[in-house]
Amino acid sequence: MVTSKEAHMQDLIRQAEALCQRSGMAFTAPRRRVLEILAASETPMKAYDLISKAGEGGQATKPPTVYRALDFLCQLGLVHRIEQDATFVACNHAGHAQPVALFVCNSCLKATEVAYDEVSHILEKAAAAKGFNLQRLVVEGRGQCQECAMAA
Amino acid sequence: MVTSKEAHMQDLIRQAEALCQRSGMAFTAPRRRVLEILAASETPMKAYDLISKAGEGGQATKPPTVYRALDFLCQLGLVHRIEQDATFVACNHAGHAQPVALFVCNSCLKATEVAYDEVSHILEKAAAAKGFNLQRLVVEGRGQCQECAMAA
DNA sequence: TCCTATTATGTTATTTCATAACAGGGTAAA
DNA sequence: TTTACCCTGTTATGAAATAACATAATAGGA
Repeated sequence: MVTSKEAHMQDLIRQAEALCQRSGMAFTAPRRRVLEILAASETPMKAYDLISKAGEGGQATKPPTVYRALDFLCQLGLVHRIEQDATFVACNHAGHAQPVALFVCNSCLKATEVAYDEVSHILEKAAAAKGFNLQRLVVEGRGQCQECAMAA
Repeated sequence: MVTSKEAHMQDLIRQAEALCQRSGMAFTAPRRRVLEILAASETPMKAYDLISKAGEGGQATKPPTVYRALDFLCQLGLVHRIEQDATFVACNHAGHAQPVALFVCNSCLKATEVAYDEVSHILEKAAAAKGFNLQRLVVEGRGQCQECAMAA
């Protein structure tokens, strides 16, 4: 459970540092910047919004820089890419290695992250029944979140 | 089960005609063309490959035409969009209304279509546990298909 | 029959998303 | 200090998708 936006961000940053340390990789300025921006955002962000935002500090930030940071963070599992609409969101299970489903609200656009387990087993079996060896899984949804349901 | 490529295509076309009839929509030339090309393809196709292919008959075919046809066919459930890599594939369950998972082979790029049921219920419940009302679900995978596993 | 609404296509231009290719900087081990 | 590696900066371009507006075809009602 996340106590606050700031705490969440601190968590993610610490996580990132730890992961990098362990794997001999650098948690560099652009990577940190991108992660901070995503962690501070209420909703998933498009790459080019990130690029603009990252450039606000005066420092020109160009697409490859941000895309590279995003690739890196996604590999570490600190950021998720939502395939449906090509957006990116900071992970809020901070460092799960398990599969995660992302449900995006059609009204407020916030993403709800749900860890599953059972589902991946079932799908692996369903795939295996057709001789398919499943290596990566994408589970995403659209609908209405709790807050928006209340408001309506 | 599909007996042959051609039979599958015939099926899809007839399906499309029937669906259009019922809903008062037209199964027009560009829609037919796009469906035929997709049905004839071994693997999912990118939109711009479809655009080129559709234009081979001399008739210039531009992006909006094809994208509109794709939207239409996707709504009818005769074509699926694979979000992971923005490709399109003809449905081979010809006219299921149920949710379908698409597993793409990393080697041959063919898509294996798997109908699930159980999974959507589980995910609906998992979403509901967080107060999220799930309306649309995307389930996709990557891995290795049977043929490629044999070949290796 | 003519009008009108609806559905769908044609066309131009543009926007949005993503990466190729190459130069250069920093750092750590040999 | 040279080499190898990882990472960033920059330019340019490629690839995916849609906005906006014009035109055509067709069906249903007056």
